[in-house]
Amino acid sequence: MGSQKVKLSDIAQYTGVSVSTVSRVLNNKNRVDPKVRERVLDAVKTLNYIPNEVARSLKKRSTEAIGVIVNDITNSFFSKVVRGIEDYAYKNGYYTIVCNSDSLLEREISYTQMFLKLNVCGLIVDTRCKTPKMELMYEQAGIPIVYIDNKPMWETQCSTVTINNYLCAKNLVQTLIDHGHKDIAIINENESACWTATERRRGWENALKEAGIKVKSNFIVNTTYKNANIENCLKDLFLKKEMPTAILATNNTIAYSVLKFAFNHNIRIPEDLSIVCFDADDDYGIMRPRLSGLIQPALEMGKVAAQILINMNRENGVKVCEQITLKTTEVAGDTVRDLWEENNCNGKRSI
Amino acid sequence: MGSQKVKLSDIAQYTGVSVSTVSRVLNNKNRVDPKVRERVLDAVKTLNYIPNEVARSLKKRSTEAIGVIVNDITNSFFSKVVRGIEDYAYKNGYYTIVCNSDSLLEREISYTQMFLKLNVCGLIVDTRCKTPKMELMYEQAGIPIVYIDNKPMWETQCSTVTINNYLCAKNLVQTLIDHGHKDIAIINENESACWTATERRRGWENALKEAGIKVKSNFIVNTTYKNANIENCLKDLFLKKEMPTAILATNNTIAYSVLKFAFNHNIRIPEDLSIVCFDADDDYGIMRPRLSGLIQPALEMGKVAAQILINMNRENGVKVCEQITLKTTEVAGDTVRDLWEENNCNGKRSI
DNA sequence: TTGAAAGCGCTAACAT
DNA sequence: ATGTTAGCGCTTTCAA
Repeated sequence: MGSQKVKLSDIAQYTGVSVSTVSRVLNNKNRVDPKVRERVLDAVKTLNYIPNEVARSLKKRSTEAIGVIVNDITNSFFSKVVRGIEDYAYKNGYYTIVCNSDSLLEREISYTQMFLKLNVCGLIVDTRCKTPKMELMYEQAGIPIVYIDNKPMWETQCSTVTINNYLCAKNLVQTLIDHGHKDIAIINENESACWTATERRRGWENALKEAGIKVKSNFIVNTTYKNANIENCLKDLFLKKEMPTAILATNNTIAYSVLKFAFNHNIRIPEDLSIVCFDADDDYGIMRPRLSGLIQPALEMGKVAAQILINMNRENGVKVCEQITLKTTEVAGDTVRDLWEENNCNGKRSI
Repeated sequence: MGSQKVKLSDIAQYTGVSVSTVSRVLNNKNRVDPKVRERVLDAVKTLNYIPNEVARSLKKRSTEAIGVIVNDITNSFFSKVVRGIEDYAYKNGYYTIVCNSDSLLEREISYTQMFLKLNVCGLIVDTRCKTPKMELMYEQAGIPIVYIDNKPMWETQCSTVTINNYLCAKNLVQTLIDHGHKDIAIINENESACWTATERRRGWENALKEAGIKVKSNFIVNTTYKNANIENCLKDLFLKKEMPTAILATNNTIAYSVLKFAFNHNIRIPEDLSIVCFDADDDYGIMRPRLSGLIQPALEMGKVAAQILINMNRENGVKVCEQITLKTTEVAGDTVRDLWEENNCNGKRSI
């Protein structure tokens, strides 16, 4: 620790050349006499020179840092997204600064400001921004932005990587309808909070409408921050005499909460209650019952977002506005009861 | 985007003072005329000045970046560790750069070099370094290092935040012994890979020895990178005529793999096979069966590590060598069969 | 209390 | 092919 950090000028002096020559060797720019080159490289090794990226970034007026804002990295969906980003980024010479917004707008803003100070080369954000005015923060940032998972609810100039939340929700509900369900509740992230919540609600609603099923507002349950109130919501839902036979859970944590509630209250799944959900991942094949629903390509979502960002960066920040919609995977699972089958057995319905 | 980024000199010019005065205002150093101060602050707002941390870091020769290397953020244990770090770091003005080593030494080295270039203020690492020579990389880095989860197998000058892996493993095995098990296998991360694996193996071994149970080498199963070979290992283990009645799974992914194997091969848990494991977390209360074992305080591990690091940093890098051992939590779960009870029922054992 | 000026470590014109 | 030099945007002596 007594030894100061060695810098370009040190190895220049050691080698007997100028700093710019050393720089050229290190950056493989211009021609450099092979012999000089070798001597420099030797010096770099013997002196154990480590380039200072901070200085370099200052000079180049940009960094290779990607700022990432997700809800909560502790959620398996987001940890995969981040992993997807990090892998692709690192392979391409970029690195990843991660933040957790907990779905709180103020934290998103606060982190964005930090990232701007840090001169990150771009941002990948699961945004909760609600007004075009707020999006200005991103548009004026002067760096590429890629929205993942969520996006603003209006026409945006930024790139987005999402799934088709509307259609996915609709299809999930359709599955329930196909199995004879009519009383289908949706348990959703606070709807005013974000685009995905709105879209998923729309999908649920339209599936019902198209099937000629009445949309009951008491079958819409909105959870708050970190599902804090979900236990009570579920109690409300299941204490009413009009109980749903099936539930659309719009993310993994909600699905888990419903499962837990069911376990604790002796509600049998799927006999008493069917569940379909988003993020029905079960990487280790150990869920019992296995959740029925769909899986978002989280790793890929991260990868694609990083790809778009880095490409923009390489094109010197030329703004592209790609709107990527990723495909999801359906999983059958065990949590949907077929009411027809049962009715059939009861002689209430003929084939 | 047409507008260049505004810098200190811009607001100096705008306000009619010198850059150094502006800097002083922004850093709350020295006395500044309150009126000047206010004018500067106004200018900062109207011009929307964003400090450039890169320039600042270059000048100060240090950053507020914490480099974090974990195995795989996709694993719930590590995602919690990272979350613990990030939360504490951000609250204290630091930010977190995350990497996934996949438990590969070469990636650890590669990431460390990147971090050194980035001038991070410290490193939090789940290390796989195997030789004192390799640890030199960290010791010569000239920045605080905190090892989490794992640590080098020799006396180290760096701080560590771990659990008592030896004792934890021993206690888990003791639980099995207390329930009448004798044929207890250990399924472990590749033992030569890291300290935790060695310690956990030792704990398993000594629990058996102290109970007068013969230690059978065929009951030691080592998995490789990402449990790639675990399916075959388990087949080997269970095809032998000498089958274990119980298993110590030394981490969550291993426990899951065992569960999955059991599901797929109609091995009943715990009737046919008991399991105890590390990282038996079940945050949502939805595991069936619920794993028996212990829980590491992952969030706290991250927090404490960040705390130590940041403290060192604030003391101007004065090296402290704290060796923190965190407490774990036991969870009963459903995956341990009591052989006494059964034997008792069969009349083979009296109370 | 304020300003001028040096310099953090590097890159890239420009000059040779 | 190589060296000289001027910054990148900021902090911080030193002087006034």
